[in-house]
Amino acid sequence: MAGYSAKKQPLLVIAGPTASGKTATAIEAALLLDGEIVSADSMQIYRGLNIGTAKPAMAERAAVPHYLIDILDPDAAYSAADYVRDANRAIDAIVARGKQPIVCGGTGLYIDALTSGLRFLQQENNDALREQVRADRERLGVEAMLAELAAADPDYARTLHINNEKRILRAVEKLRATGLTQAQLAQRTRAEESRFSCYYTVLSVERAQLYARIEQRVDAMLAAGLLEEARYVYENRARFATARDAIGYKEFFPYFEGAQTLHSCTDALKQATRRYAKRQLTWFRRREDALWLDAAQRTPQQLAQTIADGFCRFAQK
RNA sequence: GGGAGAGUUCCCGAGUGGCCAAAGGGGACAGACUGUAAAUCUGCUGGCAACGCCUUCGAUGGUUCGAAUCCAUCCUCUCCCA
Repeated sequence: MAGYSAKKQPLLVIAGPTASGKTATAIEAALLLDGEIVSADSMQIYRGLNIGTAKPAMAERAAVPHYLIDILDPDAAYSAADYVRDANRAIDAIVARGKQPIVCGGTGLYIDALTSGLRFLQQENNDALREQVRADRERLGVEAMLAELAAADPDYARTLHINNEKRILRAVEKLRATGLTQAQLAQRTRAEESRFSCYYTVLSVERAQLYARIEQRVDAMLAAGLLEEARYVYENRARFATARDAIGYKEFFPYFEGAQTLHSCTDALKQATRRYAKRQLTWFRRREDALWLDAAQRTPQQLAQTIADGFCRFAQK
């Protein structure tokens, strides 16, 4: 098998919390590696949400092709399964042109679903069933839903807290749709070995400094017109099911409603962003193959050089 | 200058003699995470050689078997009258 085995596609992953400098670093790395960038960001997929989602500027996107940015209108739904499908296609296209794919983003679930080769079962999703589960929950209560799950899949039920209604309902939905336990489902989803050989980097910045960067960035976003964008989301909040949850918009809703001052909403936004960054770090920390790089002391160019060197050595093995 | 009130653990804020290291909320920190994930949820938050001990409720000194809670003085703040 050695020497002949279908070699896995080397994939450079640049992850990290918000405001760690992923965008600039990925672009520099792409220039060094003759690469193109596949975004892994659950909110940048939406058109019209530019400032709040810190999308790469048009000039940056002109310098290096970016995929999976601006692919949907904000009223469209999207999911990890969609992402796995779209990102695989994007990578195929990049590879077909002889370029190096680089995955860059902060949505841990998307990155991990893609890189670990998850293949979600079609039958797991069923809108009619989802409605039914929701109706049952209204009628019977969450406890009953958890009990239903516990009867068929006690192991998984034990891991779900009664307050985590969203997860419980999804679990029941999956159970009814497939008749499989979570463990069985996980096994099937993971059945295929990943086609990628990942060089998984995480940009990290010391906490206090990261928080300072976040505050600065929020101020810059406001100066760039974030409020207008937020108003647009606010006015369309009924339709923008996912987009309205993005950090950077919902925090201003109380201001638009006259319930809070702009200043206090801005503070709330900074805080929400800090917490988000923290959650992202928690996510990446459990990734054992991740290579953590200190992004605070180096310019994007320097960082990209380090990453590119490491990646080249990695890919040659 | 006179009068009224307030100072509680990172913050706000309960607590008015023992069940108080002190409710509750916030923040911070830690964690979970397989089709909404920038979402959703959980834990934890004085110290320690820790089933017990030590330090804490503006400061100091008292009363009491025992105080965050009562008394005295002092300091700081708020409000009202001047």
